[in-house]
Amino acid sequence: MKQEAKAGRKGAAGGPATLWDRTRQLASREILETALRLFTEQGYDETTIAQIAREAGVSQRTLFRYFGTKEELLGGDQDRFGRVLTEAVGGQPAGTGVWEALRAGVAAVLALHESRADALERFRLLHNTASLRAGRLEKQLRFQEELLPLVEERMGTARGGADPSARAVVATAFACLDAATATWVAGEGEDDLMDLYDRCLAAVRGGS
Amino acid sequence: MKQEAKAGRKGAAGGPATLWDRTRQLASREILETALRLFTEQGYDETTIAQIAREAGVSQRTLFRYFGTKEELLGGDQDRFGRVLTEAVGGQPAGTGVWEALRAGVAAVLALHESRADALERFRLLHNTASLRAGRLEKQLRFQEELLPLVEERMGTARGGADPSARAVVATAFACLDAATATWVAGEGEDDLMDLYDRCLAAVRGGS
DNA sequence: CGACCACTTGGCAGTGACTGCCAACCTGCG
DNA sequence: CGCAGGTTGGCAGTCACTGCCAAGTGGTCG
Repeated sequence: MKQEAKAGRKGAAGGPATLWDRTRQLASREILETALRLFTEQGYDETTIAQIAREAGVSQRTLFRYFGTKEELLGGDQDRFGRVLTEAVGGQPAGTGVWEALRAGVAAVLALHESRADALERFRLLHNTASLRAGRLEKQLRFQEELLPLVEERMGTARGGADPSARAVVATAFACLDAATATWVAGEGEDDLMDLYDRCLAAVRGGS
Repeated sequence: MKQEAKAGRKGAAGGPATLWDRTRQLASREILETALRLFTEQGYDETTIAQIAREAGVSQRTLFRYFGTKEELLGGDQDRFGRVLTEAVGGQPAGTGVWEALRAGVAAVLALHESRADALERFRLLHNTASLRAGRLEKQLRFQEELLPLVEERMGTARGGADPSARAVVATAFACLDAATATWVAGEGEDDLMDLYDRCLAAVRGGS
């Protein structure tokens, strides 16, 4: 394999060099859209990989080469989220407080969603399907792990020592994001997600 | 089925009435111990149900009748945790603040563990095995959902309306518990878990 | 242009968790 | 003893996922 990752998406910049890449991207998009359609139509658990592959016009084997797991068909590009998150948090000026920095990270990630409707669709699936919730939380844990050193540095605590402060702060940020999205989904996406996040943090850190 | 749950454990009170119940309990314990042993010996993912069943002297089919999933072999009695948690939180006097009430719940659950060594063993597995972390988090989510009405009542916020405060508070409590256990496991269980939990909360709600 | 190579694809068999079904079995009770 | 009612084990089947191997197809070099 010459190129690192197998299903390399080149980003928006420049034209895809080779025909292969273009074909790959096309197939990838086709699979992704088919999957999301079937998921919303009949539910995640009720949709089999075989069905997605059939309707997308590829073999199961190929589908698994593009997306390693069934979850990835919904999660989109989880690596990208992680990258954006850590970059946003790490990119805050040194004087910024931890909470502000984390807030910036949350905002950056939320800004990634294509449209409000699309995000609502995905979040609804994510929150209503038990098997998916677990996977999502696992990703969050990985993100927390990535963020931990950044936050520790910003807080001036020991580097992975016995001080749980940094970990607690990061985990709380994610917990609030979770609570916010849950409320957001329950309210059919009427409120502003960032607003809800702020209210969550206020409820935790502000009053009694 | 006469008795509600299939693998009913009668609690500590009274002698097991029938021979069947006694046999069931014995088999259950045997399976549980075999599983935990194999998990710690060779890892969770590397241990197959077939192996556990073989070494415990039951068929796979029977094993699945006692414990619906592989995870349940490690989680012990997750329903019990939930019950204890909600009871402890709900049982706090009316004047108690939310955070105190939640703290009491956490304390009650932590008190359930047989021994420090046993808990450390389980937590270590839980934290080091990706497939298990996800499942554990899912359980936490269920607990959060159970706790939510109690906390809403205590906070005097609307009952599942658009106010994310209660959700945020509950989620934060679990986030802190998570951070605390992570630190606890990393430190080989030297610190006191409840201490760590308090420090987590302090870090979140106290300083900047 | 044609051959060669890199890469991709599809099918097939296999693993591992988990479920439904059915026949054999055992316990508790009359 | 004999009859339920509950239990067990085996078997086949589903579903996500993986390795392996035989094609096919695009890109490139002589």
